[in-house]
Amino acid sequence: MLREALTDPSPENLLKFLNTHLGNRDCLIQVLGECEVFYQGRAASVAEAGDFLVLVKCDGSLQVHGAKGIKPINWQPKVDDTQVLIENGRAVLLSERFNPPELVRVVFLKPALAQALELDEVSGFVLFGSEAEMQKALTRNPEAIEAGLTLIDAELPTEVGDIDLYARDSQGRLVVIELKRGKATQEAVYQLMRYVERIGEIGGTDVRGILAAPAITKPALERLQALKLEFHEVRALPVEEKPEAQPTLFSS
Amino acid sequence: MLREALTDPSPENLLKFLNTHLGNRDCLIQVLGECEVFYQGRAASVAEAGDFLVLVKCDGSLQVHGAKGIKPINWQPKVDDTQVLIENGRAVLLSERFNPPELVRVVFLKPALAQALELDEVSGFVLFGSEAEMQKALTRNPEAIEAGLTLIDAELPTEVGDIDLYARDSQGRLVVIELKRGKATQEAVYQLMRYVERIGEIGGTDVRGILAAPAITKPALERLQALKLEFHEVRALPVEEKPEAQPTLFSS
DNA sequence: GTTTCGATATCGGTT
DNA sequence: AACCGATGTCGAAAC
Repeated sequence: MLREALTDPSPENLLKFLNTHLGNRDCLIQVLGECEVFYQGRAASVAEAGDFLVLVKCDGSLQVHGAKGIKPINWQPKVDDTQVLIENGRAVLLSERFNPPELVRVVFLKPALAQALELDEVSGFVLFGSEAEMQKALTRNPEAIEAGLTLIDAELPTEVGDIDLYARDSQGRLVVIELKRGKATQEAVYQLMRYVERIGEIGGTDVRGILAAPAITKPALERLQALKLEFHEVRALPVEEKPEAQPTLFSS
Repeated sequence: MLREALTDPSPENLLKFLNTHLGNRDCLIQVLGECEVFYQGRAASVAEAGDFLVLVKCDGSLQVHGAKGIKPINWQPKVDDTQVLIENGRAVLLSERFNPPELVRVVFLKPALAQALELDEVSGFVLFGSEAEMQKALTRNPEAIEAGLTLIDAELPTEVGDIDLYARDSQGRLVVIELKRGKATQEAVYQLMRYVERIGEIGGTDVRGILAAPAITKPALERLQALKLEFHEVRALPVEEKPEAQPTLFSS
């Protein structure tokens, strides 16, 4: 798993190391040590000399991590060109993207550790509880939103955006449904409002709007009600079971 | 910088290693090797056995990286409790957050390398070109949006959200300005529309709305114009100089 | 603690 | 390539 490691490499050795493994494109490269980091692109930033962990993955993506926080202080998700050179006796990493033009420049002042790590690509990853999954489940079973609902369409395109679910209720009224996997906000209410208005314009009379989500913020609920729209609770995931609270043969 | 490293640690040694450095809270901890990762919280996920790089920073934040991509496959940004234990002869890392309840569980199947890295906290980081910076610059110099503009307020709260900039034009009309640091989308147009409608309701007549951004998407511009709103170009950063295109004393 | 909004958001899908 | 919407978004500020 550890292909190669250098401690306290000279700029020349670090250059050679980085060029070798960047060229192979089969290792995760990391350099730990004191660096300066510069970024210019959609925004711009400067990080004064400090300790950072620099990661370059097989796909060329770059992230520069500080001591804290989940997010890197600088990064480059899609890289068109990576170069290493020596400037003023220091190894410098340039990570560039062409469109939009973005450049991250890492100057290695005191590299302490450089490693090339083998990481086979991962295949089996599954996520549950996404909005897409909710939509599929509710398409199969619209009754989970309201009894008597008949689905007409999903992802219905309109002038003002795509309607998540489009249905008719038990009384034959058109129903526009906006889905959220998390707590619904005012933004979702306005989204729903636009769809309901649009459906009203192009044909429907007495169009209902339902915001379907596991929860809703207080201000969003107030606005929703003021607009004569509705909230229905639906869950992205089955409610978590709490084994310690379950009655058993022995406790009952 | 490299405080401690173990290669191919036994479950017991890995447990001891993790407990020691998690307790000290002064190192970035890395474990490289074959793992399974489970997550349950707002959503849920399963990653089958595969090669991962697990990072735990001093603040307890956890990220599990695969071979590709800027984003970890699983993560925990705010951690309330981290535990290590041995289950079925394997070291297991539990990273838990209480509110909302979220749990990441990493099972180390074949840990190849465990390292504790010293990273002093970084201080000097500056970002340029944020929307906040744009807003400050335009507050000092509203003429950059339009000649004769007089600022009334910034971040003005309304029923439908906060207005970035609120002004009066040379003819005394009220102007609502929505600021975007990047290309403006339809969403920004609707935001602006809501603000203009709201200001119209509570007092103004003939209220103007300006979307100020470095660029706007084509559909957003069409919708904006249909709504009788305006687009004005403003930049988050000074236009990049291209030295090779600059006329010089010699080329001219 | 809740809500809102910006972000170098990133990412994936669709046109 | 441009555009749009979801994200376990994260993160900070305002309330």
